[in-house]
Amino acid sequence: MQQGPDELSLVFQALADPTRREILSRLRGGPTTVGELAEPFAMSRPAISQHLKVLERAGLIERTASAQWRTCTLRTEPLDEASAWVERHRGEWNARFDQLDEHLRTRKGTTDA
Amino acid sequence: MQQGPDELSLVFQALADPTRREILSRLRGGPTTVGELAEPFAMSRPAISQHLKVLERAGLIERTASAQWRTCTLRTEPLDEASAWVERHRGEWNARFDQLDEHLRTRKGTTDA
DNA sequence: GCTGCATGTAAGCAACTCCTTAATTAATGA
DNA sequence: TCATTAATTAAGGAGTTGCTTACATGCAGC
Repeated sequence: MQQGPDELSLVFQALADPTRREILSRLRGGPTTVGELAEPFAMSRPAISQHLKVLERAGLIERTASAQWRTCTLRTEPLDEASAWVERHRGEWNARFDQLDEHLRTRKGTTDA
Repeated sequence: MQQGPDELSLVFQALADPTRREILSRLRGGPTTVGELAEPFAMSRPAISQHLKVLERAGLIERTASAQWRTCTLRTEPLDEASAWVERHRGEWNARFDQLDEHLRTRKGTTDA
């Protein structure tokens, strides 16, 4: 009984690849089929399929089937948590909100890691 | 002639591990020795050393030696780029600034991925 | 039904990740 | 000098990633 990585790790890991980031960037233009998405990449279709699976596992895209096309849609919710983590760790805010942050964290019993 | 992963990928990859995120969180309290850093983890010292190497490679920490101690210091600059990428891809801003963004991107000739 | 198109799954492979234990380096202090 | 302390390096193993090619699935139109 082994549990997989936590949600935040899945998101960061999904973002840790230029191809996947480019896919997400392209999806900002609106829902897109896998074929359109794969077209600009010098990479086989199955490779793109696998990248999409990683993005889907992280909750960053949604795939809906209609006829023989799979339409991919960007889902930005998981980025909120990622953004919150990054913002909490950068710049001048840290020193100022460190104590409050710590307080809230221990109150909620989360690990913050 | 193979080039390593780009800077942004290194940062996201470094963040894609709970142990490393926890290390960064702990470093917000100020510079810390490897020993102090390793103490709360159920993991061998070499494992921590290797995590620190990943963080260093991503530019997220700096290690300075004094006597037999290595002091680790948080460096937040790489998070700025990560933050910029995430913010550009989330929320309502996307639709509004998509065109401008695309315009700037193509003008500068960057890939944005 | 069969054919073609869009996509996914399977299997395989090199490279990498994340951990381990054992050995090594380097500084401290009696 | 020698033992102790702090940390890294080395070697190795189980599992994962990121690609490949080959095969399978599933829908559309004839």
